[in-house]
Amino acid sequence: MGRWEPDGRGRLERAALALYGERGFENTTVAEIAARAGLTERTFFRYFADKREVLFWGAGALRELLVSAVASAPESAAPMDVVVAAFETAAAVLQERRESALQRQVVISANAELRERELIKLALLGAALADALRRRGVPDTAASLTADTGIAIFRAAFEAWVHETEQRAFPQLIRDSFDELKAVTSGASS
Amino acid sequence: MGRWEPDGRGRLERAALALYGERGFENTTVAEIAARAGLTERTFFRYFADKREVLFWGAGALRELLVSAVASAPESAAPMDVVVAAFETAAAVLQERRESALQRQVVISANAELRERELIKLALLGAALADALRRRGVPDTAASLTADTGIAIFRAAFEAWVHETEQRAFPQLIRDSFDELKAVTSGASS
DNA sequence: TGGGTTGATGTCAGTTGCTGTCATCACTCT
DNA sequence: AGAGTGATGACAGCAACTGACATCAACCCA
Repeated sequence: MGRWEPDGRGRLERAALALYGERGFENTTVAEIAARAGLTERTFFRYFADKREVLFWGAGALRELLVSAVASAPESAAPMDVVVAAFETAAAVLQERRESALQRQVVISANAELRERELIKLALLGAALADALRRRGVPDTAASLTADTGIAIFRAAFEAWVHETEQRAFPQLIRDSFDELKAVTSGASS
Repeated sequence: MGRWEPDGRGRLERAALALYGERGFENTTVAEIAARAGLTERTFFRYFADKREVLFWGAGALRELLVSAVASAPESAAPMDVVVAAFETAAAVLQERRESALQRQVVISANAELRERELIKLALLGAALADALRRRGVPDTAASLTADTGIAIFRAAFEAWVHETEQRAFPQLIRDSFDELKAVTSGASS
């Protein structure tokens, strides 16, 4: 396994993130990414389904983390609490990589295609969470609703974390966001 | 204006929908669409930003309809009710074009790229609705939450409408979906 | 020891989505 | 009649992505 430099995927990932940051997503070609990583365009497409996917590959790991957190929660816990706790765990992990998470977010925010991809990743995450809840015996509709609400909480907290100057802890922001949601929804009566 | 057949955009739209339905989105080239419409590939891209957009062009009209419905609602009405009423209006319009709406949805469901685009269109719709609510004086967070909830209701109702065999009225399904949401959320305490 | 297998990578040619640029020409306006 | 104007065509070109096959170090097993 020593024929080539190791970790081709990682090198491509770092090269892509750097280039997207320097000159923007649209203005960097896959050939340039591959060149910087010391590889070929063809190899890039062996690792990543398309030019965007290099930024979203990590979402799979996040999804697995959340799903397993939901699966291993105590039986007695209420669905919404299970989901929020799972997101707190995930937030703690993300906190470790704050720098690259921020850099990645800047790149994504700057480009419509990338925002589009991000949305579908979140939707997939929601579906996976709802599934995990159903496996705990939560009824269909409630599972989807709880999962989607969890995602809404996460998005709000992530937004706050990104703009946070005092670096409040991300898991704490999840908790705060949940509290705010509870306040907003309990206030409404319609 | 009589130098060419009229309504190039409409012809392209119909040709695309037909071909996407016949042989799938990925297996039809823009050149084929243009040929069936009696136009050129170049002209296709003058009307539509990309190959997917031909299916989503109508979303702009839907958005305007919803936004203006929200804007013109009585001042006294509660935000959530305003949004639901707006969706009922939109549902009545969609009901008129049930056939092509269904055909369109089959095509979109069959393709990941298209589902991706659909999600971002819904997100944009949510943002537009939230804006419209803010212009009515609804506070930021509540506006976003109300708009997103409205979209969740719409999606559930649309799903039901698509699978509806007895053709229950779409606006009525919106109302039912809202009622179900109220039931689900008022049941949760956490 | 040596040959066969494997797996990550390279090479190359081709399709297609999409863009820039300029030409065309019926129609309109004055 | 002559000068726009606006929708379209023609054409060249870039870059994303794919399929098919070659390469060759490392590993496996007799």
